[in-house]
Amino acid sequence: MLTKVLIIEDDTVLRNSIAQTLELEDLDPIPTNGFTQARRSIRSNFRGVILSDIRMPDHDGFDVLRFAQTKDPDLPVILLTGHSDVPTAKRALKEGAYDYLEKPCPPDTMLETLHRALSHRALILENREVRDELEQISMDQTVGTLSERLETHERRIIESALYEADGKVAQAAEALGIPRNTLYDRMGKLQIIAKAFRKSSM
Amino acid sequence: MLTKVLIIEDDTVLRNSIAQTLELEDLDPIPTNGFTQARRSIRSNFRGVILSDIRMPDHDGFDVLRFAQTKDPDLPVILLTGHSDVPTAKRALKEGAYDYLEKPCPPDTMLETLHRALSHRALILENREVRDELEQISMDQTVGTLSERLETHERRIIESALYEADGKVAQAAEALGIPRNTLYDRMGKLQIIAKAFRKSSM
DNA sequence: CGCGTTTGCCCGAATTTTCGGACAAAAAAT
DNA sequence: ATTTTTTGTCCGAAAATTCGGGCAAACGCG
Repeated sequence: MLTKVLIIEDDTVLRNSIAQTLELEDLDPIPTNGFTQARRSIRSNFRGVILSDIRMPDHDGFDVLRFAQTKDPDLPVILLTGHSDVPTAKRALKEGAYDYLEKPCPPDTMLETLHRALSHRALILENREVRDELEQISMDQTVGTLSERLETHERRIIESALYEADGKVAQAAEALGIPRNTLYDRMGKLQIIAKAFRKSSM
Repeated sequence: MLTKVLIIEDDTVLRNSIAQTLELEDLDPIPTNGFTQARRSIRSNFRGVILSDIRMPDHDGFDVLRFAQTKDPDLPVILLTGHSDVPTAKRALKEGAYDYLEKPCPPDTMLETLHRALSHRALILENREVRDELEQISMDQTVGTLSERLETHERRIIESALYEADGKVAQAAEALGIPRNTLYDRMGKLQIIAKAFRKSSM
């Protein structure tokens, strides 16, 4: 489960109060006093969400939102807003903010919203990981000649069998349904060394 | 984008009002008057979310929540609650409800919450699809003998090349970096017929 | 209707792969 | 310390694969 919450809030008292609330819930607050300080933490694949005040002296919440979107369009940004700024916050939602919280807001409400955002973020990151993995696999299915592709696949199979067999060639050969000698032949051609797959040597 | 919203609300006026609000936002409401009527729509991989009143004469929102979780633990359930029932709703969150809305609630707020829930649901379903695909692929990497596995992989490669080449063997052979005759040899062994990959024949 | 291109298939030789047998060295068990 | 098992390598023959050449039939096009 993700836990990071990048807090952007210029009011020191409120900022620390929020941070403390989050810590009590086993979350991992990263308190910053403004855009400049927060900027370096905002990056693609950030393992958490952003909780930012909407009205700040230097840069406002929209700046944070826009910057976050350039770094990662699926990074949830929750805006903290005074009652009078609610229409502004609703506008921010249309521009891609994840949610907003009206100040002052009860800790419960804030935590509920943060948990939703964090679990949303977790899903996004999970999705990216799985998709990357899928792309990796399909990659070497579209490059090189037939024999090259088959060779990399054969290498994968043999290496995985060797890994399962703790580097024991005879055992791996049996699992693959081929004589031991044949596996040695193939390993020679593919330059696979059995020793590299001994779990003990790790 | 997902659009279905299964509405469970015994008050006919409110139910229709909600449904109308959703339709104006291009959502796809499924209005029902209670658990019994809604029950058949609640199933695994439901392409939408549930919006249920928490206090109803027959079964209450908790019944809906629990039933939904047996069908699909990641199916977002949003509970509609009167002001006095907010503590109950918060308890429901701990039991896995996605969010709650306090009646009466402005259409904007409801739509914001629904959009969050729907996008959350979309991510979950996307995730499942990709994971299924990944599992499919890794399946035939762990069964059968080495030659069997290589054969299925070779079949995949050749078939995909033939598909790309519109069933033209010579063209596919060139793409695979092997002489045309060799590809015929392999196709014979794997019992692949080129004609089956002609886009024109579809 | 010709005419050039492409397909699908067969042949045969060169090359590669498979696989059993054998054996010394290393590792494990007794 | 000795026996047993396992590893890694080499050999050689049988089997399979590769691939160029050739050829009849089908297809596509002007």
